[in-house]
Amino acid sequence: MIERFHLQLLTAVDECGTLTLAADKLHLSQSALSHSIKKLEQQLGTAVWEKDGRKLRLTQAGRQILILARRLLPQFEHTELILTQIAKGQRGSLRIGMECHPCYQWLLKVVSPFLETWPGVEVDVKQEFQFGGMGALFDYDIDVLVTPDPLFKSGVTFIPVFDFEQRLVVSQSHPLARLQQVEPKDLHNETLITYPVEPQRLDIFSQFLAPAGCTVKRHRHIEATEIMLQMVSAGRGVAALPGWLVDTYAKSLQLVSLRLGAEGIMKHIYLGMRNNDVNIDYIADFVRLAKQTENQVDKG
Amino acid sequence: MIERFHLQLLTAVDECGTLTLAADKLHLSQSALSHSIKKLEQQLGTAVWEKDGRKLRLTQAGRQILILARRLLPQFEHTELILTQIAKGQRGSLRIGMECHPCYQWLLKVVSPFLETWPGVEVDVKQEFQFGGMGALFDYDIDVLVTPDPLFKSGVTFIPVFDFEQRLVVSQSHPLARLQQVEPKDLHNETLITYPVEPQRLDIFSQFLAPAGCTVKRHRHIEATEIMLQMVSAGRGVAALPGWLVDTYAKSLQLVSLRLGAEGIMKHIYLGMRNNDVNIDYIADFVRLAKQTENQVDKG
DNA sequence: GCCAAACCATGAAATTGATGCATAAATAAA
DNA sequence: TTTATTTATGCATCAATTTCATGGTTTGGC
Repeated sequence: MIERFHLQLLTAVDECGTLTLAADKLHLSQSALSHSIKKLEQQLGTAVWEKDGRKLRLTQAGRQILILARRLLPQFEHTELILTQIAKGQRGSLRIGMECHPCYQWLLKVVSPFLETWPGVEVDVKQEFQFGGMGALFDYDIDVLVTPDPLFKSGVTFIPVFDFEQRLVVSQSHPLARLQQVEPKDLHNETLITYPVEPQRLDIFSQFLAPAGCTVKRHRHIEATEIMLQMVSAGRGVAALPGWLVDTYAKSLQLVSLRLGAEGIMKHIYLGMRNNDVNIDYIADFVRLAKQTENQVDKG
Repeated sequence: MIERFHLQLLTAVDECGTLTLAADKLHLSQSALSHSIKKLEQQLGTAVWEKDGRKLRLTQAGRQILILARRLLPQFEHTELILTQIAKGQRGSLRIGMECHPCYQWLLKVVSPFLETWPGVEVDVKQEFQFGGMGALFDYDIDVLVTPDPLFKSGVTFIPVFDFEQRLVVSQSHPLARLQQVEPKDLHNETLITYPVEPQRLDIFSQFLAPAGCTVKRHRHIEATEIMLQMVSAGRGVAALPGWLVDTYAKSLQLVSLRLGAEGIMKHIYLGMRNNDVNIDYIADFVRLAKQTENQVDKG
């Protein structure tokens, strides 16, 4: 069996020229090397060096091993380098699951500085989960879950990173635009545009319309946030979105946002992760960055 | 330090699913594996598996090692395969040095069957030597020397493989063509065509003309055997070449060959090799094949 | 041609390290 | 709960590697 040590032995002897020098290089005695060589040659059933006096010349077999060494040793070393980076928490993978459609814009603000500080970490974002965000977390399909609905089960940790108000977005020219806040019945004759998810997962249904026993005239699904806002701007409907998100588009699209009910719908975004991962450097830093962006978004 | 064993360990566990089964596969106790893993993880400073109950899930680090294993293990095995072939004498390199210009035709007859029996052996032919054929043999530039001039020094073995008569070739229409044999003075007015080597290495000079104190009218050098014979055929000169070689061209080029002197010049081709290499299977077989072709050439 | 220096080989002793056994602990299934 | 399966660990043992001490060879300078 050719071992990694043998590859190192061959290269050391090739570089040093003599066994004695190679022994120094490998921090071994000359005797140890001599024994190793003898054993290796016995195992292989063929000589590795042709020993002409004190000169060493690689045999055909020896050359084969040296070729192998030249190819494999750097790969060993490269992997070991990666491993030390992993051990130091400088390298890994961060698969982010999103259970909050409009948060994508916010996420970009977090990921951007993260990528700069952690060049060794591979970042991926997933939005579809067969068994929900929690399932994906448990199944190791994702490492961090961005969600407004934390489930405080054992094994996972949820950390609030971002608070916002869910507001109704309407066009400036919309009849409701003059109000400070809307009530459920005000939407009676409106077209409501939402992301294509089940109504019970939409706060405007579960926390606003449903409790009041109200409905809307029509309910449309749109996937992309920008298109949704364009539609609202064109007076084709109203939508419920985070206040900060509306703010960034308010001027350009001539939009207005209104409080939903007297109290408003207050939301919190949480980052969920497996307990085991909480202390991984780059994951902790991701949480830190996520908390930081809250202020930036508020001002922006 | 990641060792080859660790690569095997990772793959075995990956294939078997559990440590216990992997231990069986590696012909080790479950305990030994458990110890090995613990030590490896300590050395690396990072876990290789995430042990969730009795389930094993590779960590980021573990995946890196497994990737390495998948790439390196086959290369180890491939080299070991080659090494066993070398050990069995089925593989190697056979660099043939030629110190006998006209023997090239003969060599082809030897090499051809050799290549079929020894697909693992790389054959190369060299004709130029800085320090002569013997030097090339000693310097490991060649493995076998084809020469009519053996030097029985210690360290090398010369084996005669092929006897032939060096004869004078003339055109059928040449005045000398009617003779059975020529004497040195007969060449007094001839143009002699030879390979471009020093005259003392040419038998027709050293063994025929020089002892008799004779010369030729003109001496021309030509590298290629076929062209040389074409020239002779065209009556542009005479040449000294092996009888069997002339025979193969005699009809097509209308050539005649004559004995040089009463006794003729008898030559022997030897194969020289380093003593160490004599017992290598494919080299011994090369010698065997070389001896065999003698008969074929005689008849042909 | 001799001598000193450098190098490699070898045997025996010592140390290191890996392995297996026995068993405990943990987990999954029944 | 019980039972079966799997992993972890302490300890004794055994094997293998290393070193030490030494002897034999080769090389190069004088």
